[in-house]
Amino acid sequence: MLRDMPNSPGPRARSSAAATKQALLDSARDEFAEHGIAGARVDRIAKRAGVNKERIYGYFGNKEKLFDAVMKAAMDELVEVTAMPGDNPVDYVGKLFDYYVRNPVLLRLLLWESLYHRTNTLPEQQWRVDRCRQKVVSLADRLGEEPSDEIGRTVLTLKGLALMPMVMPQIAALFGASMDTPESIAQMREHVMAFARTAMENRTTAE
Amino acid sequence: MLRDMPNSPGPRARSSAAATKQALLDSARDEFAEHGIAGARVDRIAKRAGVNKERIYGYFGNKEKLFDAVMKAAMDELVEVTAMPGDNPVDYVGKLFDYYVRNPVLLRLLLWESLYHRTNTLPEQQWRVDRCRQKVVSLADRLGEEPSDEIGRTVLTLKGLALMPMVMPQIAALFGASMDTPESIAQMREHVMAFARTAMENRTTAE
DNA sequence: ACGGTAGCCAACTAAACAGTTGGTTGTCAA
DNA sequence: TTGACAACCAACTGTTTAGTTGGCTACCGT
Repeated sequence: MLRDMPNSPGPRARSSAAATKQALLDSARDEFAEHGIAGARVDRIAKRAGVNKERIYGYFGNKEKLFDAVMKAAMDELVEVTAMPGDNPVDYVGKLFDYYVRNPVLLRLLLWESLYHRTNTLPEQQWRVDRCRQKVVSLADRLGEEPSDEIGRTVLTLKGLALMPMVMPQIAALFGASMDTPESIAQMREHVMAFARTAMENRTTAE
Repeated sequence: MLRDMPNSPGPRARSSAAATKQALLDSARDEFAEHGIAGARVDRIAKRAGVNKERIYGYFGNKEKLFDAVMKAAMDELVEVTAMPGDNPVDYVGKLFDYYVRNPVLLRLLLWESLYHRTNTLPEQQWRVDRCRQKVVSLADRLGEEPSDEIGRTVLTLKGLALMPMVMPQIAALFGASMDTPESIAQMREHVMAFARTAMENRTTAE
């Protein structure tokens, strides 16, 4: 008794299901970014989405799985914007910086996630591993080296360079490096790119 | 009808009160570092301390105030082992790195705190401002420049360089930059120091 | 035109939670 | 010796929470 198409339309209205799901994802993204996993409230998410909270369980299973879905969606969105580090490592830093300035929500999600250490490493996260490896290969190509842990560390550091000013904005402010005006943001952007540039151009091909 | 000394001993045993308070602080520090403010459980804190949870309210008021007390204690304890960045910027990165490798708890507390934005601005943290300015002056001296926002950004970036691998360890792991063995930690340490070295040695004295 | 079912919801449940209460004990000042 | 009071605890309370249930509705294939 198999049904029609796999991506079958749905009952009430042809796109109602997908729209509801999306509304929940959007709402959950804000809620999780603001309060974290432990602090997020399922009722608030449902209410903000204008949907009954039972739908969360129907569509996503539970709060934690909803968070995973939010992360997946956010990362998919991010990958559309950013190039590979191998194209131009310095531009990569700049683009990442821009993205996180415009989209602080994603950074907060990443931080909450990294603080929330769950026991079992989730199995359905292979896409993440692949994506990181891709970046390592990309940068290795550019540098004319073989992919290695050292290249991996370099990609990580480039990423860190771009988002560090946003991780603890109040500490940045203490250093006169606040990012509250377009000018100060531009200066910070230039700074991290210059830092990346000098470091990359004079890179020793590691022991 | 005023009592004896301001820091009066207490009833049951002469130091029981202080000891209980300290046990709660220690227990709470671990709990908050692990789960954050929202995720921390008052019952767990009390149980770990081997004390009735009512004492938390008696001594600290509520969960949030307990967190503040934990932060205060942690910062007091941090007698600033780290040198000034001006002495040697690269060593500074190394020392900072070492400190946070050894004290991941403090880093986690700082991150939880920075994500948990409360309404009221933290009271009297002037020492923090002073200490940051001191670092900027220190590095400016070293570089033969006047203290400036650009120097401030550089100090911030150096700090970020040292911190980043610990901020998102699981992401680091995805890049083959995990820090689960003494060797991999040493490699990471060398990496960030090398990165800082090349960037600082080839530093352009900014526009 | 009608039965099956996806999508949805109001109302419910059991557990977990922060915070409280009332009372007991041991110490110390008088 | 005693009585006042700090320190402490077991047990309780009211609320909030993630997660569930049973049923209603509108669409869709037949």
